[in-house]
Amino acid sequence: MNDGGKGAEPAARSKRADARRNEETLLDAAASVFVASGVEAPVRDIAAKAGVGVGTIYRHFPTRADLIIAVYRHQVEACAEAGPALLESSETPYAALTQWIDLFVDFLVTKHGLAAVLQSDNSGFDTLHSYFIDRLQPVGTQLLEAAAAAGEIRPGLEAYELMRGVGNLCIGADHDPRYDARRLVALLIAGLRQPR
Amino acid sequence: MNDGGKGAEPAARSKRADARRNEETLLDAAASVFVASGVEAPVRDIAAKAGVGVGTIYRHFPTRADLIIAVYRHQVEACAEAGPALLESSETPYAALTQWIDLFVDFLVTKHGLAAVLQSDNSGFDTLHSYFIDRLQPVGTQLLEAAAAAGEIRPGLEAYELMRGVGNLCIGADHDPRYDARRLVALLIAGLRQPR
DNA sequence: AAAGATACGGAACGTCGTTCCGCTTGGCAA
DNA sequence: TTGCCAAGCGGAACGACGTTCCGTATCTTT
Repeated sequence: MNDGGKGAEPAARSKRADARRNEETLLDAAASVFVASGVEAPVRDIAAKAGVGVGTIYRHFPTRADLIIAVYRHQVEACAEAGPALLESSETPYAALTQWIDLFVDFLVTKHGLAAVLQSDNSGFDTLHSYFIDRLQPVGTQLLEAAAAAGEIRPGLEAYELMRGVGNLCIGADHDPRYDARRLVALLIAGLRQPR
Repeated sequence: MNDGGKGAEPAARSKRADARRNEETLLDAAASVFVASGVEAPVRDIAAKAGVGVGTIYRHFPTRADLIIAVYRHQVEACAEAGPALLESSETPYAALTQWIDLFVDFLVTKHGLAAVLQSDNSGFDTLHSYFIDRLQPVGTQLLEAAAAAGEIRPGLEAYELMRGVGNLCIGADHDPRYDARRLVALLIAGLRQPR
């Protein structure tokens, strides 16, 4: 119950100094490549940008998905923590829910291809999917239940389903000006309202 | 303005008999492999199932996407034609719209991975995307405009956006019992209703 | 300074979609 | 019927991908 360190935090103590440095470099390089070419950018591109060999990437991140998780961990964390905060600061649970979803959508839409890879059934990316679900679903459940308890939305929708739906709607939202994920997500949430 | 034949219909006249036979075999094999392993099944699997070499596939279908189009062309056609029919047979345009969307969703959800590949930004699949849009968007527009004219839905949503949204919601709807695309699509359409 | 552990680079592997090319075969003219 | 040749075929080969492997280089400890 001490360090844990089951994954992608920058660096647990007791690694070689150069290794720690490389991990940092790698995260920066990955982040910048993701911005430039999307999350689906080839591993070799990231290695090149960081000036290391591909083997080095895999030493630090067992799979591409783990690298992606590591890059976005802080933002996912922030999104998760924003949930309860919104619930306190908002007029009604429904307002908190919509704002939280907006946050989530903003996050997804600004990361090229992240939403797509999130739902990809390609083996390997299920750990990415799981990470997002594990971290965000409880928050979604809390908001949904609060809004349902307040009678603002029709009950019976699982947070899992909502989050996947929202995630799906964000796919391809970049590189297509004719498609505005935000508008559709807004419709979806509007459909949740209690017809009262 | 005579035959046209720009593509994937079973066989234009004046091809060798064995070629025509192979094309048929290929379509059957592809259809059955798609059912068994999804649309993303490797080309080699389809070739094997059909008992031909991969070269033969590419002689008949310039790209994987064209093969997929050819396999599903009839069903897409049927869906497109169902639009105006529903508009006539239904009580209201909104009812026609929801039923048509149901048809579309049923189609997508029962074809493993088709929805995913439809939105994939992998090069080559844009022709698949285009085909669906070209064929179905006008129908969607007609239904949307009818419903809007009847004052049943809030106006201002483009058919393109709706269809992409619905398509996106169908991604991964198979192989995940916790995710029911139909429910979410229903919410989306419910959100379209005029708040009146 | 030497040894051992740790990390590195990048060649190599298996899979994918797609292309290429030497061989086979169906259809036609003689 | 025979022979010719365009049309068609099979599958090796290519380039890109994610991932693995291992000989070498570097850090750290004594």
